[in-house]
Amino acid sequence: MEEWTPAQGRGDDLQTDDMSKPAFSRAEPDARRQSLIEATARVLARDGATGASVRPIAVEAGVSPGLINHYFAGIEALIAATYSAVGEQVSNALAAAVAAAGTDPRARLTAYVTASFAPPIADRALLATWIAFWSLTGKPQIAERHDAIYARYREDLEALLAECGIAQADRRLTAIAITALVDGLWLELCLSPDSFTADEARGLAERQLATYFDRSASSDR
Amino acid sequence: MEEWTPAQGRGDDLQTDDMSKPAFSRAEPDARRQSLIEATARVLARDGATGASVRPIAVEAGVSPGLINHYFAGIEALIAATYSAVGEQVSNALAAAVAAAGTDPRARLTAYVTASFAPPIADRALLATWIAFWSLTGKPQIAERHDAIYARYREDLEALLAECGIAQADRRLTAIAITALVDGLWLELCLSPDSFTADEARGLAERQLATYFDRSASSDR
DNA sequence: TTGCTTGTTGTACGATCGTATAATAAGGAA
DNA sequence: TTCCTTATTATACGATCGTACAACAAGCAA
Repeated sequence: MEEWTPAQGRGDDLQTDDMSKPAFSRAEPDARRQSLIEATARVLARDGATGASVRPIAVEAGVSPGLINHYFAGIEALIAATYSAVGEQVSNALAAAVAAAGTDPRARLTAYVTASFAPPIADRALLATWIAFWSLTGKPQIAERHDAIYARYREDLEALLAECGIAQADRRLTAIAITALVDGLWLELCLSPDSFTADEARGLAERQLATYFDRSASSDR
Repeated sequence: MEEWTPAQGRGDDLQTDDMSKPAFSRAEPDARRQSLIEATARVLARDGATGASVRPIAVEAGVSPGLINHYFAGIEALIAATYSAVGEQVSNALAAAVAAAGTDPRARLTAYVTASFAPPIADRALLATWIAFWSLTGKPQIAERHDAIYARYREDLEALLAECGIAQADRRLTAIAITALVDGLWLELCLSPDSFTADEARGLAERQLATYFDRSASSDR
């Protein structure tokens, strides 16, 4: 079933210096998996969804193409794992921005939306990564991860809203609205950065937040 | 340069009935181009970005693969043309919803956002189409079309805001905010329809619109 | 009818895709 | 040291990608 050429030693034309150096090194399974995920994220950011195939990822990770199938069930499983990893990374970046804002609830909420329009979150490369994931949400396995990641975002946001004194009954929909506005601004800001600035996006989000707190006259609607 | 097999007649095993029926028919160039664009839109909606390749599109259009390169500079040009076509289609659907709402400016604005969360606009297949375009915005040719389409959306929306009496100085940013919120809700609604309903999305958008009109106490922000 | 133009087809081609697998060698166990 | 496990490599394979182009034929002009 297989044609196997004479084997030819490997590395006999490049790297002719000597044979004392190991040709490759084994890695801790978890570490190797992690480095493959990171390489995938870099390739997705650099080349987008269409460029994230087995061979370029293997080159980026400095391993042979076959190794990917040794650690993951297939390229799709690797991309799914990368989805979760990047999603968590974004969550952590937002959490760090909130933590850096101190203890005032309102300031923490502002920090959350502000961080969404600054690097490393508002970044063309990160958008490319996200689009690659979205283009796979037809597969249930990927759709599941999306739901989990977004549920986490909304949970975090609901917690911030709770700190600010938003009634529990309003938190869910308020979080959905804020997430939608921020995502919509973020998306368009990444897609065509010339149509408005990050500062304008921040201002718009902030103004919307304000309507949830200064509602002295909007109770009739 | 080319290996050309004996030619073999074509259609000698299938379609053996007789030879009186034309094997294909010529089409008006514009009509053919249009049908290729429509076939591309259908394939994008059905199979997403990864499935929109030359052969499936040709099958969907009922022509041979080679014909695509006869009418378009390449598959990418065809997809770009489809982007413009779908974008205009959405614009028209929104305009129709606005027109159907009558003459009251406020009702027309509501109709605009309401239509965004109903078929045929809020549709998983249309999202797949859009994602396919977004994944190509690295190419300047596609990015241009995106900018043109979104500028058109915002123009339309600004016109509706003008009817409602929003000051000219506020229209641009208000249109950006509404577009972002609607797009964000639309996106998440298509990606995971279980996290909230179309009715809830409508309600959230409507509530945001209200803040632009009932602003008796928010002038200090 | 005959001839011509050109829309259309069918296929070749090289590149690249994801996956499978035999051979190789790293590195700890004995 | 020697052996053994298995991580890793290097390829083969079939499918599919976008494009190129020679042959065919539809439909109009004459």
